[in-house]
Amino acid sequence: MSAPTPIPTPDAPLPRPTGPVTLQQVAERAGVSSATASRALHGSSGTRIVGEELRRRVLDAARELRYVSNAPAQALARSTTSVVGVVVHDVADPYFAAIAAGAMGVAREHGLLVMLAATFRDPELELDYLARLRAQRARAVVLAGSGFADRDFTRRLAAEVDAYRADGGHVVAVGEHGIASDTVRPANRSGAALAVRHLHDLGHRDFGIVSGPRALTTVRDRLDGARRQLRSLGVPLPPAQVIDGGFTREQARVAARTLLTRAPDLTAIVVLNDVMAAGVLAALRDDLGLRVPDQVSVVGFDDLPFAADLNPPLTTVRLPLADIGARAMDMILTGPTIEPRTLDLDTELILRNSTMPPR
Amino acid sequence: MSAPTPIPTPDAPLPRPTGPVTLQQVAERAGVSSATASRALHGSSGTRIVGEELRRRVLDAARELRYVSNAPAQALARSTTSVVGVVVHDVADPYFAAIAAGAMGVAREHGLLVMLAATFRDPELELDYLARLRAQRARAVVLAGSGFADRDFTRRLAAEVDAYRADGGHVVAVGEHGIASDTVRPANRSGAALAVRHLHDLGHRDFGIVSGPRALTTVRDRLDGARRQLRSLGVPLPPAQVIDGGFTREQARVAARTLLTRAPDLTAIVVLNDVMAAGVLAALRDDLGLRVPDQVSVVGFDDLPFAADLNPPLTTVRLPLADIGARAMDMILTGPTIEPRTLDLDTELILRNSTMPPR
DNA sequence: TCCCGATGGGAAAGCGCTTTCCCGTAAGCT
DNA sequence: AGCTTACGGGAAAGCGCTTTCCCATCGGGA
Repeated sequence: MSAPTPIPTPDAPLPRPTGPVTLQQVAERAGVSSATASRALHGSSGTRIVGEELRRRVLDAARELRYVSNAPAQALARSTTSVVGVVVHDVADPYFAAIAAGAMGVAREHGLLVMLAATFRDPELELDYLARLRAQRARAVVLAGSGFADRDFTRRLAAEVDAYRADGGHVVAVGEHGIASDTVRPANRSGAALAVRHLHDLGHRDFGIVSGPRALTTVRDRLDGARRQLRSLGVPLPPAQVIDGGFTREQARVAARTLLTRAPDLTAIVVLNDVMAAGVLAALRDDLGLRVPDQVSVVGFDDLPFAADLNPPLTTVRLPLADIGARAMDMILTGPTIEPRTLDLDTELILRNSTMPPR
Repeated sequence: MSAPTPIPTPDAPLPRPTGPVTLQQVAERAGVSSATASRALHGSSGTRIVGEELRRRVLDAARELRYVSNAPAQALARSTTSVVGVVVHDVADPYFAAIAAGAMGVAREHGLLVMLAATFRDPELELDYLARLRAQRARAVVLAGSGFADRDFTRRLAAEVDAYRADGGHVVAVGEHGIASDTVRPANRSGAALAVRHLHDLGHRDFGIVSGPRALTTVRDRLDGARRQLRSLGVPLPPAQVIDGGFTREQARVAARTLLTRAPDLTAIVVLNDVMAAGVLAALRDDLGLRVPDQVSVVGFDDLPFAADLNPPLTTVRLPLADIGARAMDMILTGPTIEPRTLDLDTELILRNSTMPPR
């Protein structure tokens, strides 16, 4: 007798099929219908329970074939997914990185996958991404970037959000976006007021503010908080002493230089975020030769991780960034409610070494 | 005459249908078949062109209904998606944030959506996410976290990667992962050597190293590079002068303290990444009262954005982080090749003020 | 003994797209 | 004219799941 043709292993050899393994193949290998296989693997449909024996066979077959279900197909059939979108301005910005990390942490705990979209500060892209996330049937999206204070943009955003919502989507916003939605709201106003009050308590009366693009609601809120506090304290703030630092280190650095040439006598600067504060500190120290806090006090905003490592360590208003992300994700998990919810997250002044009484 | 009731627009009122708008509905509104609607909206299928008139009608209908196609359905039909996965250890870590940002930049330019997964340094999760990304039919994934030097883990990773690849997926790794795949490889070894050589050129002969978890291939490579260079320079490195800084600021801070008590005479420290360097600087300055660089020189690794703002500004080995991410994404776009490709990205020593000749 | 209600499995109908055919019409040849 | 090509549109067959029905089986109560 010649050598027999290769004998199939008892339970059928592992096929090396073309393309991904399908549920059907798993079912065949387990000797059951695809309905049973589906129920055994994802037993979600009501009370239907698969018998112990079959269940085991299916699970084994799935493992042997390294089966993972086709998520798009599943999404189509179930008409729901387990992906959520998070849109930020820029992941490389530690502010957004921290929020995203917070959100991703709780997403993971609940088996959600996150699609992260970075708009690089282009409002148009925000709209775009929202539409694409809607197309993806993302279960929810958190709008983590700052809102834009632009009439037309807000209208279009609202329209897109409405469309998304009509499709069953849920959006939660971080900060004001001019849309009615669940929102977690960092205390930008009172935080800025805190910074001002601290400086005022120290005895400062001549303030400068390094702000950001006015179009951002975050900037508006912080600026407004600082202004109000100043006013209620009876301290004047000449327009020339508020300058736009562009929300980046470099722009803030040059802004600080012009600010100081415009108002060489100011003794206190509140900078509307820590990234810019780093630039301001650099300008003061390296460009202007001014000592902080001896000659000028500065306080930042956000309390990013590097704030403590700046020179000098930065006194700043802490925002619970990871919490912001985490709470936003929580709101997603508890699903949309009849009335939009608002969660206010408080700030805290972190005292370090960039402030002291004026001479 | 009383005010007329709102007149329905001529072409049928916009329905407020339950659930998302489907292609079918768009087709009906445009008075064409769904085939034509599909072609008009996503004309990808070969040469089939839709007539001008119909095309316009379809586009209009789609816009009016705010239609976006159901991505999962599309994925199922086309059996391909436009999502790519990026898995990192932790987005809040500026190192990963920068890589992710680089990747997302080019992803955006090409209309790719990115699913970002953070393993929080749990290898198990890496495997998990890889499987889920496979389930999502992500077109490709970039493994941006450091590899783990663990026999068993690597085997399992390879198996998962193979499965993913068999399904048509493409994986590109950043750094060594022990798998045969496209990889972009930061020059960790030569970068560390660079740091050592710089310090040696300055005249330092007594080195300390603040390392990280040995299980990470990134750590191994950097450590190895430093060690080799030291050896070839004939400089001894007692085991006690290599300490694990845990890859975090806080752990590195305490590590630096013990390092200095073990070896009070060392004059140069190379720290295997910048976030640890921040901790080391803090320890030296605030805990130990040692002046940098006067008494101890330190050089970091990565050149994270905050490195220039540390006290003192940190001399460090720059890794082109955004490029790493961008190039990895490029490799995804050019698709898998027969032979795995390797792209080496070079480092550069950035001189700042944390190093000087020993006294 | 007969009937009835659980129980668990399978057949098959979608989910919303894409794409292959198939077809009618309008050109472009000889 | 007669015939071949394009050309552009539509019908319908999937893509890989989930879920609704339907059905066979079995245990128990009257």
